[in-house]
Amino acid sequence: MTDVFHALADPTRRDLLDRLFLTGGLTLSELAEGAPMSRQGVAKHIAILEAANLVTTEWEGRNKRHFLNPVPLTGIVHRWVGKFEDARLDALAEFKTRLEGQTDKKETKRHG
Amino acid sequence: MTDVFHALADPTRRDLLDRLFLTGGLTLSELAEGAPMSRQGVAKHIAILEAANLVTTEWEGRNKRHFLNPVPLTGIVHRWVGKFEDARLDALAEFKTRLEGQTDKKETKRHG
DNA sequence: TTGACATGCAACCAAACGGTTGCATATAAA
DNA sequence: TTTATATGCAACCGTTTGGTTGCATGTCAA
Repeated sequence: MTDVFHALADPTRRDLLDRLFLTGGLTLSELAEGAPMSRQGVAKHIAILEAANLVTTEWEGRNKRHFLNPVPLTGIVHRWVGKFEDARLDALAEFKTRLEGQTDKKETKRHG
Repeated sequence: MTDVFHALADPTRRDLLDRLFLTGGLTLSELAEGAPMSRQGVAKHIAILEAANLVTTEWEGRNKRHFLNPVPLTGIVHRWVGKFEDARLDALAEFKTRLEGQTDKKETKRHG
């Protein structure tokens, strides 16, 4: 769970996932060509995506082909988003109630 | 987007969201009581959650009340999970195909 | 066998993270 | 007004992150 969120928290890694979403089976070198960093830099990002199980690899001779694995994302939905989604409408209602009550509250100076 | 994922990538912050999910309106001090770190430590985490718009705050005198805001999570679903979810069945089919073809491929030693 | 290519591993570095402590300020209560 | 409470701000510190470079190893092609 932490691994998945952490993997997704970097725009470079999200770009890599996007590219693998469009074109499955790219090699490390191919991924490194389009990236604004060295091949080793890309390799580190790929390792993180692999650790989060967001990328699956397959060896083909000396080429390592990469594929997007969207399964961990569904885990996020069911464990996190769905849970809060249920509370979303309630939260909106509660939020609206708070906003409406705001005019009755005292307005005071704040720290900074 | 980066902010949301980064905010969710820390178990302490996910715990804080869980607590605010169960009990809305907790103050910083109340959140700090149940946490295994100093109040200032919690304050830093809260600041990150606020920056990601996952937590909304409301001043009430000297008390700062905190509320969960699940809206950014739905953004994740629609921009990320939903997009890949569409491809999930296709990906599974493709993955199965690759696995089936695997027996025909040569097995070679790897680097490390 | 030799050379080119794809990848892995390790060391190094600046910057960011996650936490602490100390102190300042705003509000509430006595 | 004085005192206690709730929060904010800033400096500091060890570890992790995100990137680099250099070199070693495995595989394909002449």
